[in-house]
Amino acid sequence: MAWGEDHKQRSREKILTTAAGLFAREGFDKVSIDQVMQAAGMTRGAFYAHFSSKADLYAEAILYAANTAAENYLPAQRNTAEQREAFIAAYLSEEHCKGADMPCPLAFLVSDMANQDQGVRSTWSKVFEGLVQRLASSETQTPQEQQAALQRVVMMIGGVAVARALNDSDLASEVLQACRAGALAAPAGEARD
Amino acid sequence: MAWGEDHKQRSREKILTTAAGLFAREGFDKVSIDQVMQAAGMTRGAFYAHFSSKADLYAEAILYAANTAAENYLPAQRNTAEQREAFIAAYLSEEHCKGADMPCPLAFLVSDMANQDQGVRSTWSKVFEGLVQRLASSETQTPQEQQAALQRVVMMIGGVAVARALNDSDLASEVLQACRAGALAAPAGEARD
DNA sequence: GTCTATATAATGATAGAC
DNA sequence: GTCTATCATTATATAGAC
Repeated sequence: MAWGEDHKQRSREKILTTAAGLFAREGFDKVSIDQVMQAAGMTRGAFYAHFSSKADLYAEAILYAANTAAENYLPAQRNTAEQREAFIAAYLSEEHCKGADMPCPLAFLVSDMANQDQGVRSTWSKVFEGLVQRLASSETQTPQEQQAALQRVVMMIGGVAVARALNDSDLASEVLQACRAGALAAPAGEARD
Repeated sequence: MAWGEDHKQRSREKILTTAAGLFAREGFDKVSIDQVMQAAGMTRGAFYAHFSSKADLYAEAILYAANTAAENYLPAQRNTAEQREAFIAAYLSEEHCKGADMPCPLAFLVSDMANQDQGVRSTWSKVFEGLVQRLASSETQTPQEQQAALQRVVMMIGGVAVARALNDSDLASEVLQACRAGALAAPAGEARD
């Protein structure tokens, strides 16, 4: 069964990469199973040999995109400050916003999560926590460092999401630039709250 | 025709308030025209006497929500620093995230904009620019002030969007708290970029 | 202006041949 | 495991009575 298993695995990954890109760029509801399968070079009927439902595919695709993309761009542990800064700049770039390769589901799908089922949302949340951890400077952090990490990640996700939403591309560039500056700056000190 | 005109206007506003809430909370695709009209106390057939399409309603509802909500909470001009800070704290509150009243379409619908038609996107963009202007301290601003205003608004929109997406309510509260601190803090100085 | 009824099209999911 | 064919549901939008 070696060949058969390998074939199934290939099909599954083809579906996942295709779905990850389509969902991120167009959103969950705008993309049909038919559309995913055709883009993956198969027909609708083959879908349910790999996934139990569309929502199941959604969760798996988010995880797949996060794993492949993030692992490639930034080591999970012991990454350097330079690596983190390069990652932030790349994340808040116009290329990432265009979404050609495999966009980050955190930014591209934020406001699509609120009404998804628990499986999808918990996957998204796990990916979010992973990014916060990855961008934190050290393993053990102070509350201030944790707060600064959250602010940075929100500015990254929010910046890309807003830039994508805007109709005015000049303003979108300005937003990206401002967020790069904000996310790369030294964490804001004790703030009023 | 005074009574007739007034009646039509009432129906239109009832549809708009209902739609603004439903779209924000559940997203454009998840809400049907039938659902909006039933919640507004009418049937599907009456819809097209007021709006030309579902996308048309979407754009109008976003504008309506922004106008009514923002005008009530924060004066467009000559607002004080205290008013702005209260607005930011209310925006990044758990109550706003729950979305009971009339949630802000900027945060609740960010990543839903990218694939909408130009009318909807340009309405959203106008509302965004309005909020940036409103939160800017003065009429004439330096580039640094403009950058700080953009960072603040991104942190507000991103913070609410992320908090809503998260499955873990404790982490969501932590995100909101961090963003309140970040958005209320003095603008970060000249940052590397 | 609002109603009921309907045309038309798409979707998610299943059944059965190969 | 992938295909074609189909079911059941739901949606936008329109037509015509009142």
